[in-house]
Amino acid sequence: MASPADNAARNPAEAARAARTELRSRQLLDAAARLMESDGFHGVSMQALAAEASVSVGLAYRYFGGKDDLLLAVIVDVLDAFAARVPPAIEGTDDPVQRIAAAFRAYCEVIDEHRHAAVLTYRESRTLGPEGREKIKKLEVDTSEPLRTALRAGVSSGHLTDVDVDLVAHDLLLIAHGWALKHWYFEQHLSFDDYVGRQTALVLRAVLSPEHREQYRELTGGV
Amino acid sequence: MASPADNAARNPAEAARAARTELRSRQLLDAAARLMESDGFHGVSMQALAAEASVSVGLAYRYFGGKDDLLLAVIVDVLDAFAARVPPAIEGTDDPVQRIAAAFRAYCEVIDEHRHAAVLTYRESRTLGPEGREKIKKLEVDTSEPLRTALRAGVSSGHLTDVDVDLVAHDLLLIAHGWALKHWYFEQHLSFDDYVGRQTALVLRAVLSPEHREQYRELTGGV
Amino acid sequence: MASPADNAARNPAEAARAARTELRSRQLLDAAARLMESDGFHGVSMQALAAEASVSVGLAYRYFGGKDDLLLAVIVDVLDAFAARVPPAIEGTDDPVQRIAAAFRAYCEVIDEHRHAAVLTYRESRTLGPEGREKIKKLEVDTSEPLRTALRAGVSSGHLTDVDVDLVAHDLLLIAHGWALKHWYFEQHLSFDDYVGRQTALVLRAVLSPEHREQYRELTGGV
Amino acid sequence: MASPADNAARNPAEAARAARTELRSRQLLDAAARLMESDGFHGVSMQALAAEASVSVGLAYRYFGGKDDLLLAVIVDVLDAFAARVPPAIEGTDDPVQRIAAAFRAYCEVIDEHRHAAVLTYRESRTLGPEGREKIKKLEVDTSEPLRTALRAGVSSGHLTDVDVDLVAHDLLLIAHGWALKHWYFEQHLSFDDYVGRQTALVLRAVLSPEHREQYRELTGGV
DNA sequence: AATGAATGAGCCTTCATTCAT
DNA sequence: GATGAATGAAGGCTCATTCAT
Repeated sequence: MASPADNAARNPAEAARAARTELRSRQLLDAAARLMESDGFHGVSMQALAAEASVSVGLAYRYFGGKDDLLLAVIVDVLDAFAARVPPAIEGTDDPVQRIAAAFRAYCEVIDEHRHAAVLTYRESRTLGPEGREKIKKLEVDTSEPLRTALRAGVSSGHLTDVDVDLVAHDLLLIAHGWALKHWYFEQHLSFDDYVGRQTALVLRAVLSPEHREQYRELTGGV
Repeated sequence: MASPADNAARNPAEAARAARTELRSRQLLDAAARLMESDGFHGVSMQALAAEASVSVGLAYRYFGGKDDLLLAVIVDVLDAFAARVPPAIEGTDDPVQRIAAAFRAYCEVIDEHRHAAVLTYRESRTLGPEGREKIKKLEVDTSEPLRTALRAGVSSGHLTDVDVDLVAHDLLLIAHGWALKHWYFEQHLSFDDYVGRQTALVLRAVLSPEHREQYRELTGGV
Repeated sequence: MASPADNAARNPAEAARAARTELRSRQLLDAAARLMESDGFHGVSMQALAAEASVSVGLAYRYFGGKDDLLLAVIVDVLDAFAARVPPAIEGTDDPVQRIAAAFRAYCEVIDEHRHAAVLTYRESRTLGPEGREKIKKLEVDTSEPLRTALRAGVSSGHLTDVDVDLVAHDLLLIAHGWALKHWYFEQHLSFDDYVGRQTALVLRAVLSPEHREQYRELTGGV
Repeated sequence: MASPADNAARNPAEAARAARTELRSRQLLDAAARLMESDGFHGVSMQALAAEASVSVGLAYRYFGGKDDLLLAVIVDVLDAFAARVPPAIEGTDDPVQRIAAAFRAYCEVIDEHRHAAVLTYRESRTLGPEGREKIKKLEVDTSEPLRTALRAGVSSGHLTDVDVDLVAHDLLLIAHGWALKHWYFEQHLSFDDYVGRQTALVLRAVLSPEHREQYRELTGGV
């Protein structure tokens, strides 16, 4: 059976349609993230959302099935971005500590780019039904796996002290989301690079084993 | 003008009325926190809320003026608890590091006791109007002041390295809220005391200056 | 525990409230029957219905729970009228044939008085969910029981030939509803009394045993 | 102007097209009757209907102009079936009584074959606009004409007593529809032939003049 | 002070209908 | 002729808020 992409290659009409479909989805997803971030899930009506995305209400339903599903799609969109961006970011090196720092930076970058949507994970997850919540929990765990793997490697290699890997991973993710959650506060004091750099330094000082501290001076802020 | 308390002292009927008023406010506040935590602000109707609090709808309006105000009151109630509990908790010692640890523990305890309401700060703050949001921001800053003061003292005294006090304070508060935000995750792995202990250890290792590390072995987990 | 009626006897306020409640229900039921008869269940909006009944939409929901339930209530209201009116109507005599005629007339009278609602049983029963449909089926069977009992008595006593009681009962009820279903047609040709009289005559001629025909000349139209 | 049939005779392509057109109309009509019978006119969407008929939505509009028109077409389809089937059925005999019985049986057969659509006349006629309703009323009258003619002949010839022909015709039609309206009830007790036979017997006993009763023993159930 | 019946604006969703391809 | 993506008006229902008692 021919895939849509195959058809597209041969059939310009198919390609145009697929492109329009993709465009619409993106419009809707972005509009939803933007509006829900500022007014909350319940503060946004589907009509407002459709208007913001420049499509009709009916089409929003055709594409996403319902308001809940749209929220879920927005959240999954961010989690997918994590899955797409974090692994490549840590491939440049084998050094576990560099990997941790790179992963954390990648998480922060994705959050910065999806700042509107990122907060929804924390704010609106209760809005979803149990199945939606389960799906997200699972994706969150999957998503944080690269970080946990790097942390475990660091502990094994002796670069890190014997920390609670799950707890540290959770803290790193929480701190990464902190950039979006308290963005109204930080944007007046700190650039994105400062935020990432200082948080990286703090965390590494907390977990690096004494004998490796010197080695990562530039990451721990020269202390 | 005589305060209610003054009247109460002289008039038993006044005292009884004041007590009933207090009781009803508390019922409403607790019911609101309980219901809103599990169903979200928008998932709870005023009629459900009044029923949960065993009060009539009309009375809820008389006491709190409206649904938004009730949400605000619930959130302020937690922030008040911080203001009431944290300062006493750090008075027992002059050691800046002990003070930091004590303050963090106190924050965590308040959050644990108000777990339902604590998450509302993160989840529903967008629901409030701008004035409500401003009020909360201000209270949050006030509330974290003891922690910042202790951190500044620690930096001055040389116990801590020259960290970004605001950032560390923010991280500590975020981590304290993490207990409520991800409670569904932690409750299967970690006791409250473990959570507080391990997080304290991590943070202190990040900020203690090298020459004081030995001194706080029992707080940093013996590393 | 005091029943509402008991309270009403002692408490004028209770009585007034109960009366108003009853009035509202009646307004809603009548408005629903009237509107649904002319435009069909789906042709009437709850807002139109509430307006017709001079109450707010919200109140219609408080009283009946939903549009379906309101339809069900309208239908049950007619069936209740059958149950209330038919048994007394046949008590005046022990003659099975007179009882049948009296029962049929009573059915027709109730249908004439609830002409709007009576057609809904036939028209909108598919609209109801399975439970609603079951409930109605049961009530319909209960409702036609007096007629079937009289028919069985007639067969036993030899007044009637050995007819299929269920089928004749069904026909009588169908014909009674016919007055409402085709009212637009009959009202130009036939008075209500003519309709009832002629249909009674037809049916009795069909079921009376030969030896009793003479006896009921005035019912069978003197043939 | 050449009729489609004429074209078809000369042009195979035309013939094929006409056949396909006919097939599609039939698919749509049947799908509509099937779906509307179980879910009601308003319970079926045009998209569901098109899907059931394996046709695109747009095509359904091209063929029938709109949802109301489709309903009208379904109903007219049944009424056409009456017009097509009843006259031939009564041609076999000149006996007015046999003709009445044959006509009634033919009505019942058509209803049995179009059970889905037959109920729509009763259930959804209010859905149609006034013009649609008028058209149907007229067709109904036309449709019952053979029956009325036979009844009049029976009265004239003395086979029947001097009954109200319109009323008896109405009753017969109502009873014929009863097979579809209460099919859920009868199908458990009675076969189609039993239904027709017993109803015929009942009606004939009601209208046959005394001196002809013996003659139609086999139709009146041997009484 | 306390109640809860009553209101009605607003929201999610469906679906008849159109029209570009 | 044929398709199905797109539209948007309309409807069922909820719930914050009010007010007569």
